[in-house]
Amino acid sequence: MRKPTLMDVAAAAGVSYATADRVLNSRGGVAEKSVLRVMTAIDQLGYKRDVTAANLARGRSYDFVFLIPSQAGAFFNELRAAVRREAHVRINDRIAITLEEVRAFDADRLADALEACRDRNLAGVCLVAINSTRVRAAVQALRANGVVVLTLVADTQADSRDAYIGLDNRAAGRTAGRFMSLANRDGGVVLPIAGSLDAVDHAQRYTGFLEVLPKAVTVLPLIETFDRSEDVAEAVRKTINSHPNLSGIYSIGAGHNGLLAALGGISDTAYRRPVVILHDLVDHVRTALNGGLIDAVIDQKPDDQIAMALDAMKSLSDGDPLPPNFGTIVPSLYFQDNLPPVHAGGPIESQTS
Amino acid sequence: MRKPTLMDVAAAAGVSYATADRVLNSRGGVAEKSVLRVMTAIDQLGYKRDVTAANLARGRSYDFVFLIPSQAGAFFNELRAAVRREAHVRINDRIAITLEEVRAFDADRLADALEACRDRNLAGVCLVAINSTRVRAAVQALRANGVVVLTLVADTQADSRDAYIGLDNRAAGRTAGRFMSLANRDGGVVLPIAGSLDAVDHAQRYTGFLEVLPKAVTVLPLIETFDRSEDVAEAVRKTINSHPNLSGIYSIGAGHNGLLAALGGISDTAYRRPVVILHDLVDHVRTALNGGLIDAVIDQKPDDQIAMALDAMKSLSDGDPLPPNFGTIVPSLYFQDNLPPVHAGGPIESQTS
DNA sequence: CAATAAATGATTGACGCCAATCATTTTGAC
DNA sequence: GTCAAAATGATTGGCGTCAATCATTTATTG
Repeated sequence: MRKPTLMDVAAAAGVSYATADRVLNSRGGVAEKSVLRVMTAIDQLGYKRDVTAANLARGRSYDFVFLIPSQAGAFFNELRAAVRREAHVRINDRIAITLEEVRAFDADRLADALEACRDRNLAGVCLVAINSTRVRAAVQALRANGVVVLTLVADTQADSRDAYIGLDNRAAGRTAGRFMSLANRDGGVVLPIAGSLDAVDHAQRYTGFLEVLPKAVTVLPLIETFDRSEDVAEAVRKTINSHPNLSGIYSIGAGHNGLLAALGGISDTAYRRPVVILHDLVDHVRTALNGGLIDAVIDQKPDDQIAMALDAMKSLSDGDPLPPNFGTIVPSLYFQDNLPPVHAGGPIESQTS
Repeated sequence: MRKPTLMDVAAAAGVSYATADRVLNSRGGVAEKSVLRVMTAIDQLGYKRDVTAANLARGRSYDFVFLIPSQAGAFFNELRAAVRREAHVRINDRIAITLEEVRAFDADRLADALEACRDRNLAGVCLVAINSTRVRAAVQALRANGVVVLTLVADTQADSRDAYIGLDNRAAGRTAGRFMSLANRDGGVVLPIAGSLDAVDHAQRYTGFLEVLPKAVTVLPLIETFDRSEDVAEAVRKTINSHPNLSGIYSIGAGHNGLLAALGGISDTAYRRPVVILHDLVDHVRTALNGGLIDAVIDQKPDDQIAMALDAMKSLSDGDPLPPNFGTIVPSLYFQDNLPPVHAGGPIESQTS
């Protein structure tokens, strides 16, 4: 049996195609009882609107914009790359994606960019949020205009956007903590390094980390780096010297250059370096992992996040609800042996099938 | 500027729509120079066929069959559940999926099922392969009929199917080995348990495992279980008794009931159980992980495999090539803290699609 | 019951493409 | 230059839906 069409529904309901259409698209002007009969026929036949045909008829195309910070570290480079990849794939689905870079940590620039989206007749906007009055207002304005707004990686207030997609940071911290526990079953001394505990995500990771560690493991005072890699390198070196029994390092934030430099600079071959776990599988982290400089990486799967964001924006602008607890990214744990393949370079060219 | 249509291409090439169509769909009977002009126009305008419109016009629907073993353990239950989930999702994309269960380890039944696919006008078949002459012949017959045939989880000869999708077992073994090394940094005694080394996948995992372990870790002789859970339980108990310093267990195969029973049966609270890592995140494994009975799980992501299989079957039956080294599933590593959400207990209806 | 409003039916031209038919023009061979 | 073969043009009726128009039937109201 072929998929039922709206014609079949109309026939089954004993009404005309026009009426069935009026019900399906809630155009109004239909008697109560007719609505009911059509509804019944719809789920009796298991009718599902053929979305592709519908989009064809409407000439509808989804216009989405991604606002991603520029010069904000390797992770955001990955994120942008993921957007570009998806942009190339989804043109087949009538989805047009624009990637715009916004200067990092600049709430006003972000608000500007959002406001500039107003009159572009977009279906959805996806941004890495910064909390500021102007940003929130701009988001509200867009949504009032019927634009779906998603936050990615960093959230705003829960009620001011349609959905948030991002890493479960506490779970990430716990995963790191679990790993550290297993690598220090007989106890040990562990050094946590974070960008700044003022950053919510870092704080949450830190919390999760501590939750899981057993008492047998001593946690040294947290080093806050504020993204100054030289200082980090220095601090790590000092800790290694003062704690020759240091058995673990958890780098909570981004910006691992300082840490990696310090680790790479160890010349004493007799020294057994601490177990190291850090975040985000970017290029130089991959290299460090393969080179045995570090042991494990927790990744937040930027590709998945972009894919989820697109699915969500499409669903929401079609008026479909999101599944419950959508948007939570579960951290992935990688060793050098289960690294996902690097993405084939470059946008796959025209395939004139 | 709107997406160019075939009309635009025809106009740009200075030919009629009919000719452009003949070129696009290679219907033949077009002069060399016209072909060239159309081709030029196509990539000059960046024309891309609107696949959804094309499918609509063709009334094309993809009919796929999955042949999955029944009563072959919890993992295959997961795999079947994943098929059912995808079946519900993909009806929107004109993809009709039929799931058929085949008695496990029975090559002739599998061959029967494959042969029964001959006259069903299918677009693709996906099977968990068993190596036998009849099976290979049946696969060949299908492919000769233009049916795409994929192997899943277990492969046949590489040249007898269109693609294979399955776990990189060596990488999985290495991941387990890496984990074991990190959890036994000061050396230790580790017990590997496998179903049977005659199974290629188990052998590969074992190889990978041994590759990575340092000399400081002693590996006890492998226990082969042949899926007899009572024997496994007994063997594990015995090993624990004879090796009070046992610090790790790697269960290479499926069927963990024996192992879990033995672990659960330990009453000596002073005893520090070995670190345990095993395969496949099925329900009772999840429970064991959450209960702290085991430490880590390597998963082969059945959902991803099914999704990949569908994408591949669709691409191949559209005549598109697969990306290079497609089909390799990288093992995922889970602790209790980064478990993926369980699937909403969806509608497991009958599907007489 | 007439007058009006409300509901329904019937039909149509897109949307972009497929697949087919038939007519017309161009080409090549002799 | 003739004639067949090859190439091209022109057109059509779908596919399933949208969005609109116009005609017709049924309810409502006073």
